[in-house]
Amino acid sequence: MFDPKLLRTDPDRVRRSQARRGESVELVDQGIAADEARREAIGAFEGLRAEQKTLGAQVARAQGDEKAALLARTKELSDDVKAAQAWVDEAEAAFYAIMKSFGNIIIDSVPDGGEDDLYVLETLGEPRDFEAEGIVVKDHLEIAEALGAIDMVRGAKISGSRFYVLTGPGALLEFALIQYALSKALEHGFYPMLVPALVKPSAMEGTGFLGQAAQDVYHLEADDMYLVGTAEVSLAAYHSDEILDAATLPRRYAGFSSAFRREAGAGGKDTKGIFRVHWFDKWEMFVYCAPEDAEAEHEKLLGYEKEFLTSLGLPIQVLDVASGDLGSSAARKYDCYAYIPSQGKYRELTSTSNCTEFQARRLGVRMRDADGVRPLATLNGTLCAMTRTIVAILENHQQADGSVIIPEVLRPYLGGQERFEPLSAK
RNA sequence: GGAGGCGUCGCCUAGUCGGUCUAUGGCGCCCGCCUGCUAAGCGGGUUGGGGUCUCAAAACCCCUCGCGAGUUCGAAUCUCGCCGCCUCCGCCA
Repeated sequence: MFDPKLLRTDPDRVRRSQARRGESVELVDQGIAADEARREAIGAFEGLRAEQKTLGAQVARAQGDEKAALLARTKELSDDVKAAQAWVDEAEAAFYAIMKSFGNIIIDSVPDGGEDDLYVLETLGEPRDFEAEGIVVKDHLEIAEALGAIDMVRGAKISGSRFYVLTGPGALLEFALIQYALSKALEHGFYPMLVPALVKPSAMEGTGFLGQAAQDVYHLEADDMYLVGTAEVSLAAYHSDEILDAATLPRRYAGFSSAFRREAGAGGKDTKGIFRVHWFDKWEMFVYCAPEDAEAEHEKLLGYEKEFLTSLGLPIQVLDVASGDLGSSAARKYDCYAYIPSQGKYRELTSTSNCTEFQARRLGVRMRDADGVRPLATLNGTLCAMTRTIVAILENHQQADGSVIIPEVLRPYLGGQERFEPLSAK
């Protein structure tokens, strides 16, 4: 949710943002009307309530006939107050229902367009020339099966399609990534956190995942709880309803959790292997900072993502996500795509969003500084999503003999091992 | 899962058989006095949040005793539901 005052002070800005998202512009006028109705109701209520309080104090002191007379008046007033209260409740509910259906206000410099408009900011590293190396490119699953790293068949047996089991070298590779990512997070000043993957509706709602993304979220009916699709949810809800001292900002957290996604809209996309799955583990970066620092923090998060991926020897592209393809909570989003040789194209590995005050307002997270209390900004970014990173490593570092060279930075976490060898070679 | 207890202003705490509670006291914090410095002492101030108005300050209004609903003219106080915490039992990694 953006600042409700914006509807009064700068409705055109809201209209422009809605239009660029490809969402309803009429909603702005509905919001303005609902806001006026709400304020009128509050005014009426406050007047009556003040009168009731004054009378109440008189009743407390009065005696006999005087008291009886006052009681008669105050009784009447009581009904009016209740009616006004109901009016306020209704008007507020209507107003906030509209407010919640708005997406965040997009930052002006975000490029226009939709899902298919890719704005590549930069390309780092270069895909290997496999043909020149005399290698017939294999996809990650083929490579992994030869290594004994992934078992899709048994994953499906246990849990169904889009589930996997990481075995032997696959499991070791994930643990190496977990350790390496943690060391980078600490190096960049993040505070490590292990957060719940199962959360209350308020956490899901506050982070904006029950809007357009609701179909992708697992819900546990019996307990009315949700499985998170990212640790972002838990890290954002961590400080909900709190007022943070500005001196303690920015707060940079690195949260690790499993992530669960229904992938409801994904139809037959990426059905092979572990590129798109219902469950994976992830290190997520999360920042609470003053709104004026948000864009600078966003650049830092992007920088850490670039550094992490390139340090694994992955060729990447950095994208400035177009206005029409932003999630409802993001004011700007950068994605890092890594080259996937078997597909001959770059695919999303990490994503970082500047949510400005959107989530903070919904979750009641604020900051206190010399200017008083005000909402702060939240940002999130993938540090390492295990499965996709594994896909990219296996494919980009595959060798003609079926082995995979382990990126140097991961070797310390694999006992110094330099490559994964296919089972048949052992 | 069963039984019991508890949830008040940053922290501790008084109040809890309904009515100036516009919530007590202490700690902490802020201002002033005193003091060679420090410490101590003395006096005063201090719940928080939202809003109206204003250049600003001041002022004013509403909400706030875990959350919500109910009873009542009136709820920190009574009733119900929920949430959280603690203790004991059961179960369990």
